[in-house]
Amino acid sequence: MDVKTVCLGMLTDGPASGYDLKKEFESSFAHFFAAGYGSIYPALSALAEDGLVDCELVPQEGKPDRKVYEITDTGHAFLLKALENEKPFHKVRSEFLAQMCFAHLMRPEIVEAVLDNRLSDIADCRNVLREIETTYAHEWPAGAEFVLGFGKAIYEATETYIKENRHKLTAEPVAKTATG
Amino acid sequence: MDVKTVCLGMLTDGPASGYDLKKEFESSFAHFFAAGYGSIYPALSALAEDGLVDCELVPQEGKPDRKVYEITDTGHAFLLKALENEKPFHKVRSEFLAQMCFAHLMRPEIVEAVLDNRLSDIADCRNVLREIETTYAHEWPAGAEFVLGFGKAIYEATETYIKENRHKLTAEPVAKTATG
DNA sequence: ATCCCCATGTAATTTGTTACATGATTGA
DNA sequence: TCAATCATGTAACAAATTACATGGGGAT
Repeated sequence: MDVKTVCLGMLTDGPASGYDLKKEFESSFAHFFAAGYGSIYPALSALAEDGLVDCELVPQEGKPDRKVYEITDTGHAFLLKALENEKPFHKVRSEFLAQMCFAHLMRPEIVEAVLDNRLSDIADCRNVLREIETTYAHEWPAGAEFVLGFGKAIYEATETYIKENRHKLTAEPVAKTATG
Repeated sequence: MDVKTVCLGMLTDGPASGYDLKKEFESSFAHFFAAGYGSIYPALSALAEDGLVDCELVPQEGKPDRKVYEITDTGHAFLLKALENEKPFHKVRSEFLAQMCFAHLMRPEIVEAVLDNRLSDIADCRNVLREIETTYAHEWPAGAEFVLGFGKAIYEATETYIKENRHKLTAEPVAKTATG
């Protein structure tokens, strides 16, 4: 499921512009699927070319024109087919964990800084989720709620793990004088 | 921190071939940094060209020659500099979660299948981590242990979350006939 | 004045994945 | 006999990120 398919899925909720979709990528999808304008706009163009969405140009006063996209029947059928994949992936790519593997080569204050930055990132992400929760909350399909809860659970587990285990990374590797 | 830098870091543990490194990517790094031969071999070639590693050709009987790479002083210095980055990223890209957002458009049996597959994937990953733990365990630097524990914690939290919340995704949205 | 929001898009670059290509040894 | 392990690599392809390019309106 690439950006194109996710955009198509988002459009099942109603017509929207690329700009609108970007905001969704930044809020409810932020914790598991990043996409910038550089991916979204070409994706929508491609969907329109394939007849999976219709595009309506909406002029606005004092603002740039909007291109509002709406999913077509063909698009809907295409989406349902894509959703039949029983083995969707879930990938993590973490420079953070890679770097922590080599913590013993780093100055302790840098290790601390990295951990602090990670925790503050997580705090930010949790705030985003909380905001979403209070704003939209109950008008959502079950899936959206499941995914939001997933994010919350993982962020919390991550935060807890880092706080409880960070001391292991900065404790002196081996004491020079036997203390134990 | 790209594949090149991770390879360089792995080589601080001692000389190794691309084939050796691949095994490390498949075991201890599997849960947060994927890399195939198509990334590893070119990465090692590039590192050698930049003088960050030395390469020694080791002929073997009955087996293909090995190219054993060893980190140089320049490489070590380069690595230390790379490790000074205080904001390493941690990205998740999940087709799984994206798909679950649209669970209400899917047939319930497909949703179940997707969830079962995810759980079985997680079980596999946890087994990999357990195996690593029993094999290498205590000869590791603190960072490796931290990262292993991180993986265990997240997998467990994920498994728990899915098991406790999957029912929300398959409960009939609205019952046609009340069946109790 | 200055910055952020609205709103769209392209082009270059970077990165990684997949498939292809080869080939001997060992264990089931 | 068949599959797996050992061992290396390239080429084509797919995909996303980044930087560039434009421009008015509203708030501080």
